[in-house]
Amino acid sequence: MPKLILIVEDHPIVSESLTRIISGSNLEFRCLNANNAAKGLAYLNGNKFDLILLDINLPDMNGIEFCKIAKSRFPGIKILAITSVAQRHVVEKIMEQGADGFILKTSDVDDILTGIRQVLNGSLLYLGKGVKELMKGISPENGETPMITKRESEILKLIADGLTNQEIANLLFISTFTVDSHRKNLLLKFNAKNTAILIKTVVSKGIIDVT
Amino acid sequence: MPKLILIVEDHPIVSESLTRIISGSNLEFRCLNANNAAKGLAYLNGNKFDLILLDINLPDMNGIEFCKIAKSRFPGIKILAITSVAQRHVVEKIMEQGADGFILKTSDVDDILTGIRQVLNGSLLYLGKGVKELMKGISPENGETPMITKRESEILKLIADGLTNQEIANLLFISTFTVDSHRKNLLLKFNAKNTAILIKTVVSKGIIDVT
DNA sequence: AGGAATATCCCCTAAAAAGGTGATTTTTAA
DNA sequence: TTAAAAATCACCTTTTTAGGGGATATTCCT
Repeated sequence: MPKLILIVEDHPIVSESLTRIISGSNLEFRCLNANNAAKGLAYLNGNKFDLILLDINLPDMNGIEFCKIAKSRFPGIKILAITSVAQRHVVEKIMEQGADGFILKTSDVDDILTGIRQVLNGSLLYLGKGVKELMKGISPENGETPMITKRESEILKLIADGLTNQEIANLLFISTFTVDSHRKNLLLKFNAKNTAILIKTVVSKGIIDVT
Repeated sequence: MPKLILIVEDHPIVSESLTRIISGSNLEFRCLNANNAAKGLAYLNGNKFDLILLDINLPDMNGIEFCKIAKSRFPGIKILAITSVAQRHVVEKIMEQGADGFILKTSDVDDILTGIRQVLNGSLLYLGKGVKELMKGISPENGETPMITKRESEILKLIADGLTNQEIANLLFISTFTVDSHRKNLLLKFNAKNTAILIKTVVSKGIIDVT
């Protein structure tokens, strides 16, 4: 009996290719494609899948969110995340949400099939070529992300949007002193000496959305 | 006699898929793959290709550069650019370099084959689904990336690294006034009212590295 | 050779951010 | 129910950035 795989991927070329690679070789797997998160969730309710091949960059939802939802609704399902560029924090984030593996779109056919089989066989965590290297201790102090509070996060986003302390204060009905305090705390927590590098850091870590 | 197509694309999944789509259907086309620009140029010297399917994001060279070189060496060759995200300025740039068409990786199989045939048949300019809409003035201020000079780019990176005008001036042996001028031009070009949103913008557009 | 683009430099003012030091209230969680 | 964490507010100084106005070299391309 073939394993059922749901491919959640918005790029037809990629999903097309994955389907061929996976179901083309033999009768081991069968695929269904969803080109966005909404369809993906709908398909999950209708069929019993063994594994989800999940693209991180979806048009309507973050792949990390999708992973969280899928795992909560179907705890038994395996999720193999796939993305074009490997960023340490993305890998960490999706693993926190219970993904079982992570491979790159730059992976070759063997790596993909190996990944799928490993994950289905219960391998605790499969990291495709390139990902292992990424995760293997590249400057631990570099990758660490400080804890920031909800309010700090809120203000951080507004700073990144180009608002001044005064404008933020008006928007949130608080004093500029308060905004300034939060701003200073952010600089301190991220060890940033000014706004420029603070924003570069948080954008590159994916802490704020850049939509 | 089948038309010879060179696929210059670093992601195996994509090139693999394109090869299947193009050469799989019938004997109309034959494909060769190059996973970087250097190999691509080498292949061009060895064989007589009818068309290049060119990815914009290559590891060793900008697709726009590649297009320029290929067209100058082989004026008769057709070039169909392909990329995952459509950015207005990228489309404009590559068209300036003589590309014959532009499609998205999100295109479906039909769109890709149509594009290839149209371009080979001498269609002046083929724009795949999604690209037409993009070029048809949908939010021109949103997606467009301004032209910045080498010096501006250099200074932009230093700003993003947290250096002040004074520090940059010292580093580059120029006056702070000069740095300030460049900085102001950057703000102007990116339509950014301050450094925070400037950095967010350039990081999210991939204009500066976040390694 | 000559014009355009780029890079360079200068000055002024006002606004904003950064650095320091401290305090009080409110919320959260043990 | 309290102690800790978070959010709030306050003031002062200095540095940096932003906005406005220029000007002169230098490099690039035709």
